[in-house]
Amino acid sequence: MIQHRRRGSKVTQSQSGRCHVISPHHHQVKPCSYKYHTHTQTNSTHLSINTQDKARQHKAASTPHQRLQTLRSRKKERMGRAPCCDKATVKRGPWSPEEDAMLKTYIEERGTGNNWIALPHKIGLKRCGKSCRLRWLNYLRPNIKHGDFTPEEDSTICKLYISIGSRWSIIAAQLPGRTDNDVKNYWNTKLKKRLLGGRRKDRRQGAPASNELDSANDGDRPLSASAMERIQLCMQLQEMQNPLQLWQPNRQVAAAHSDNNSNSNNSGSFNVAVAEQGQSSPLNDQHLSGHPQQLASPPSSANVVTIEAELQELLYSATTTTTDSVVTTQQGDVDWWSYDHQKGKEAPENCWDFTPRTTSVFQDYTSVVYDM
DNA sequence: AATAAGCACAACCGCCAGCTT
DNA sequence: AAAGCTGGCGGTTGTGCTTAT
Repeated sequence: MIQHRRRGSKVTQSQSGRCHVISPHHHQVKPCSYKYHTHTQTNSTHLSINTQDKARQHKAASTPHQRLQTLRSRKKERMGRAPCCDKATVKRGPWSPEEDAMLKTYIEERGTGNNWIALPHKIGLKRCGKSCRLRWLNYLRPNIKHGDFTPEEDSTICKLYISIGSRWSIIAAQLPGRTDNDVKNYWNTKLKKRLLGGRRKDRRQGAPASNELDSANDGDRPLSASAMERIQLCMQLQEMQNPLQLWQPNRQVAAAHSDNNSNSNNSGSFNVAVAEQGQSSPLNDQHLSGHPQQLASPPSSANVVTIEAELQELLYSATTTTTDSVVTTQQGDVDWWSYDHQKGKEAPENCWDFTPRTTSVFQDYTSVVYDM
């Protein structure tokens, strides 16, 4: 079965049910993470999922929140979903300078009219409204910063990611001029590799490697890649604090959650709980209240200091304790990762020692609860 | 020099929440 | 209450460019 997907890509489904994308660029077949129905749905009509699967899906949704989401999902399937635009007539791909100028000029003169969908028609652009919005927000909007991230921005991104996860819009809101897309790309292409890759060598000495972590989690409750990354980061911090207690429960947090997690199963899986209750956080509480079932108690200030120090050590040691994975700065990057205490200097404002305005956010740090 | 592999980033996608009809 | 629409979000892909072999 072959269905055409965007920009000439072809999607196939193997006998195992796994999808593959035949890239027109690389001319390679590679595994595809798309859910199969997204490949085959046409005109917003989802492939029917059989009733037993739905019942299983609903039963598997253990929490009331998950069950609610399942029900909403099914409702959507019944309703269908109208496309936001006619994809046959809408132009896609990179924006031309002329299109940019048209969009920018119109919005600067008349605003968006609070209706992105109607905007391209008003302007005369053959673009999807969503595409116009994205182009404006990520590129054309005034005061957008492009190019290298400053060390302080790096610091803020890392801390917030460990604290609240992949909520890029919230993280970007703390970085004036940066867009969530920029921050997301920067994390995925640079920061993540620096943090997660910097200490990989240490794991060879008894600690589970990242792929072992993945395989150890092949149970019934898959974790998102984001959650896994955060677990890895926390594990690395734990490992540094006490290498012999790797994979041991965070007793303090686990105790705090013993009541809340009483309904969890004993199948060897573990839960990730995110503390998001900072009192003085500049973040919008509305944004942080999305997963009430995952809330955890805020850590003590002593723990915050410890974690922050360990994070700093993690980053610095990544450049000093490894030999074959030394972090090298690329052309145009600021060489702050290799800032060295041996130089006998105080940490600059843009270093981890510096406490930015997001300190209170960092207090909502991630805690990992192992329910094994 | 040719090719493969990796990187960076703009753009696209589906999902979801909130609002309106 | 149901149906439909829109904006916002995070995950993922496509593709040009660079680097490695």
